[in-house]
Amino acid sequence: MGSRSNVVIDGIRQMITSGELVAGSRLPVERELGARLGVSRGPLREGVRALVVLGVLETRQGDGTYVTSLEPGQLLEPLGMLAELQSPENSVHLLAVRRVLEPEAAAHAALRISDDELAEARRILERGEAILSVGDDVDLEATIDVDTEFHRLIATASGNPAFAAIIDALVGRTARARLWRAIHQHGAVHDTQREHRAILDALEAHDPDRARIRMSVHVLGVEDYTERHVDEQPVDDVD
Amino acid sequence: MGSRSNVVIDGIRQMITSGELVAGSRLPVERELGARLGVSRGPLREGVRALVVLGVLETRQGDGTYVTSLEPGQLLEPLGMLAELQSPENSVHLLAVRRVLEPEAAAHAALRISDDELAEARRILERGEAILSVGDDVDLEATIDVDTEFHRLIATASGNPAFAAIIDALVGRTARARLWRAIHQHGAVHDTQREHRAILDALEAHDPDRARIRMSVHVLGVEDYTERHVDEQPVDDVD
DNA sequence: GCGCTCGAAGTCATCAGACCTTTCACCATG
DNA sequence: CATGGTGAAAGGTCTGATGACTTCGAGCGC
Repeated sequence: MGSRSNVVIDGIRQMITSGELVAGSRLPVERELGARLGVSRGPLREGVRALVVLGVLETRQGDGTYVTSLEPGQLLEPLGMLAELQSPENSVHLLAVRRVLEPEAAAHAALRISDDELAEARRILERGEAILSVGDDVDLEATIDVDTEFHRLIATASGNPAFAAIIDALVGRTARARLWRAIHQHGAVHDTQREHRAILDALEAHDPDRARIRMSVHVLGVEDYTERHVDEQPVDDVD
Repeated sequence: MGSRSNVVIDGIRQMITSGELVAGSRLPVERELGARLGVSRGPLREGVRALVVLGVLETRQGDGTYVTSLEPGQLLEPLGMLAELQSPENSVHLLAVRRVLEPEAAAHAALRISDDELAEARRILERGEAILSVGDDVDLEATIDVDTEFHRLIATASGNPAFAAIIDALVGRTARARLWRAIHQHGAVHDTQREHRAILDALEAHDPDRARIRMSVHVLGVEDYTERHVDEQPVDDVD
């Protein structure tokens, strides 16, 4: 048992679930909170830091410690780092989740996407076409950005923050970079762009069935690429 | 920003992604690791503790600190606590995710569930029937356990650990208790049991389509209950 | 009166040192 | 060969002091 600092985590968690602390609340000072939970500042800070990483708390030096909004997007953020740590074999499992979630998100998005969001989606795809039009020397980083933003926009437009957060986190940068390199090597970047365009058409028509099906096909293709090229590339850390 | 302890987290994360540390590796001792990352023991322990909570590291007093298996089930575990902190309004969003994932998991499970797992599923549902047969005074806690175990078994049998972990975590105990109270108040416990039985039949027949459809109906019903009774019950903390 | 500057108090962040608890391996003993 | 003890090593905890940052208000100049 990592006893003392777990006491801190459980204690703060219960203070939240009991309603003593709500979103935006300020926590007692370190000394006081430590005394109340029966731990010294060391373990107390460990527990608080863990909750900060989980997106539950937020510390501001010189000011105090506060409870975050506790919204799904906030709390699911650390998922991103975890996806990053997955070995390539497990990427297949994560992609399977994406394959299920994204078509549903697209269908929802088709029903409720706003004109502003549609315009934004069009802008993103136009950037993608501009990148591809330069010829064979495609800017891979920029292509990945386009892909990421397009999928993120749809996930957000679904209106379900949990969808958005999970989808956003599920495929980390490393896996995504590896994937796109494979796609590029096989000259499939134009296929991807065309699939994106087809999805956008369905969104513009507010047609959930077409949006769902086209997103399914799209992600399925991504999944195939991953399965086939899972062991091709070494990992190169970016950040 | 969150300077020193974030340095620790990023540092360890990069040691893992770079391959210097792999699953099961032992980390350098605290003093040495701290010296290497340029931090003292305090912040170092904060960062390590955060990664322990995220399921990335594991500390054993008197022995050392080790990298965990890094499997999806391990890393997605903290999701459970986060679901617990969600306000009832957001439970709807989490259930929407469940509604998409669980039918797919059931379909996969139908194709690959083992005889042992089928036997286990039967035992679980028999327990559920035993609970219901006693009359009107139903043991709500035991019913919740049966429901949890049944869904968890199917998620595991899907063969995708990411499915299992997300489904398992998505509806926390508090939300689940609230939900079941509503179901019970409306005398719908028998309906639930019958739906479970129908799903099991599909699994025994290894029929993915029927499994998917029946799980869809089942979770959809759960979702309806949640939407209708989201604001009925106060939160009562259990643990 | 108004605005600006500066300082004091409060708070989190970090460092340093000491001591406790647990684990494991080695070794002596039977 | 088995067994138990002993000690080194590692993480866990506590304490005190110092630094960094934010906030707020008093004082000052205009």
